[in-house]
Amino acid sequence: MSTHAPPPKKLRKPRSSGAITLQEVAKLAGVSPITVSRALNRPEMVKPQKLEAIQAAIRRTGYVPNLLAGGLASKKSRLVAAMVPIISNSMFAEVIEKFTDRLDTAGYKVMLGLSGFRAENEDGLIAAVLSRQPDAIFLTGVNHSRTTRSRLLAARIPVVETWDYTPTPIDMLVGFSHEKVGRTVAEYLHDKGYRRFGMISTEDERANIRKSAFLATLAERDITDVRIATITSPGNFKKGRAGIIEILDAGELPEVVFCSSDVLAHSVLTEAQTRGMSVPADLAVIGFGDLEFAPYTFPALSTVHIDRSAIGLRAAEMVLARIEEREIEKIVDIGFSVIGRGST
Amino acid sequence: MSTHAPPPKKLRKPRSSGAITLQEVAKLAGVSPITVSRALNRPEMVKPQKLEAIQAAIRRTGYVPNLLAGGLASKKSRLVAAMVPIISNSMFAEVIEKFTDRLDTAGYKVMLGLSGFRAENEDGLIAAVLSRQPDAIFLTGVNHSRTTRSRLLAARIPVVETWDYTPTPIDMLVGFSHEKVGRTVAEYLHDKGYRRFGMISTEDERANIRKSAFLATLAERDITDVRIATITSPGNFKKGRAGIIEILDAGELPEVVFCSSDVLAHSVLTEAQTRGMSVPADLAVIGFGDLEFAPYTFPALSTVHIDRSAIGLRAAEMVLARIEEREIEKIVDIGFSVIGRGST
DNA sequence: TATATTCCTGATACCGCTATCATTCTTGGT
DNA sequence: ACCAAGAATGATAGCGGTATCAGGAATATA
Repeated sequence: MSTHAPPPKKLRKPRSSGAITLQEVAKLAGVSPITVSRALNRPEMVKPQKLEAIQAAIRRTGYVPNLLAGGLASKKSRLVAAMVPIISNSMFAEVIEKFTDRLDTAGYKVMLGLSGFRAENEDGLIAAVLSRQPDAIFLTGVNHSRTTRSRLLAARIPVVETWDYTPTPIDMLVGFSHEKVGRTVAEYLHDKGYRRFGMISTEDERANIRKSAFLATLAERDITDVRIATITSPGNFKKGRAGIIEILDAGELPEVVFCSSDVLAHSVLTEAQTRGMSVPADLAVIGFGDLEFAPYTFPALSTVHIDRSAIGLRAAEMVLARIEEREIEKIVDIGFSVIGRGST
Repeated sequence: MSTHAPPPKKLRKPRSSGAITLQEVAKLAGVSPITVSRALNRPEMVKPQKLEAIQAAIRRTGYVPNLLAGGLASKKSRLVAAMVPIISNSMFAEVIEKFTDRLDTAGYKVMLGLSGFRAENEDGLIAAVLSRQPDAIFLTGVNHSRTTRSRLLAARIPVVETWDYTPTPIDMLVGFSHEKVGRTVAEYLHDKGYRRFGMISTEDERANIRKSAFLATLAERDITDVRIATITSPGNFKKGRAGIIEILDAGELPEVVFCSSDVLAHSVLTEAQTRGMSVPADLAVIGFGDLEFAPYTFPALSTVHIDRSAIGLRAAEMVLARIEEREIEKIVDIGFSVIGRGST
């Protein structure tokens, strides 16, 4: 360092971050920037020899591409948004997990939007999410506000609605009919000979559909006095215990209780055990979801099996197919099945 | 339309997407683009009157800002990456949920990285994630490869490690000591008079630390023949049943079993019930995590309480503080507490 | 009323990468 | 050996915002 440094020339504007850029890699490899870009995105277009030089330069510099810049230029963010009510609940968590896993292998990252169980939250979230220019979006449920729908349409990206069914999705759908679930469970239990019913039901949209269908089906068979404990979403063990206690303490015990989720059903099992009631003799229970633990409770829990992994995986495949412009089935009813185990 | 349209002039390159841009909003509002930008990001800098005109233009057009472009220019992606092993498990899901919630209110979106329980996966994931230029990153655990650490350092962004403890985090940390947990549980049980111990332990890094500390502490008190059932991560109800069955069927029953998680402990409760064993008289159990259901099992589950919400929230606060360049505590030991309920 | 300050607004030039089109090499056919 | 066609590479000009600096309007100070 010389003692008399020249007065610092007040230069205009250096705005760059310190990070290595594709330009620098290009210079180092002795090619043009665009060739480096191609080496990264479509290596088959670049001669093996140059490719190698480029890769060496990348290794030497530890270059990490800037996908914000790339995304801006190419209009592909390689981000996919997923909107779910909550994830602290195996139901949705497993779906998202599979969805994320699959997209990861294709180079996409998932951006999480948690909307809670209140529809009002969705609009704002959607806007926030769309501003990140996702390449596709995953939604839970099929009821969305007019604003949400129009924003989604305007974004012109693949949209998968899940976890419910409608013949007229915004774009694509993979789910099942909650109405059919309610009906099928009612039929299953009635056919087994049960006549006095109880329900522990959360009050979110889809649980309500199951409940209505369940009640309607029973009503068709002349059963109208179902004991219902309604709890707030999300359901949990504590609320389940409270719900079954409410029902049992009201007198006139039901023979069987249909719960909005396996967690609630599990809590019924526990309450029965606490009271020394035998399941299913004194009180039968059926859940919904077929969570991992269902086959291993005592007695094993009867429930409605939903293939959550399949929903996540299928949704990811649909999204990828659309991004890659392959033809696909746009509406997939993944179905469900009633699994009778020891608790009924 | 005239019948003889002029032959379409083959113009150079229109590359824009159809979307409304800030430019158009500016024109409509009769201001310059930069003023619109300010109206969105620092509205207090813009005169109320212009602000209103701009907001009206935004409403009229349904303009949605492009955060890829904004992020590129400002070097702020408003994305935060969160790396967790899995989310189909309340332990991590609740942390992420709180983390996401808090960041959401500050305008940040969370990008999810699922690494599974194998450390090898992390490196690639980190690179993929960093290429999206996150403004901060959330990590689970404190053991990271040299590559990961150096990439993280090079990215010069806030990093919060969580769910474990070290005096020398990469940057910031909010967690607790698994070693202390193992020790404390051993002391708690031994002090209660238990002398014959069993363990059902998953084999991930942190569970192993708890296990070692648990065994070491017992060894100090001359107890060395602990029956251990080891299961793969993630633990679940099924594996828990298998684990306790393995222990019980091996003869020489332990008086108490320490499980890697509440789910495993819950499954022990169920197996005991199946066998007509009374808890805690015939077999005591203690879990880890204090999941939502723990107080409501039969008997209520003794466990180690971890304030998962606090970890998520605190991590978010730390990240925000750093982004906003506020001073903060960089290392937070959130602690834990042993909760004795009916099962011990 | 003249001048200093602060507040607002705008012009300009990028951020780092890629679409597009032009150019230069290759390769093959005759 | 010569030309056409295709393959590989490069030059150029954005993508849609915002940092930076400059200038004009509004307000305060003398």
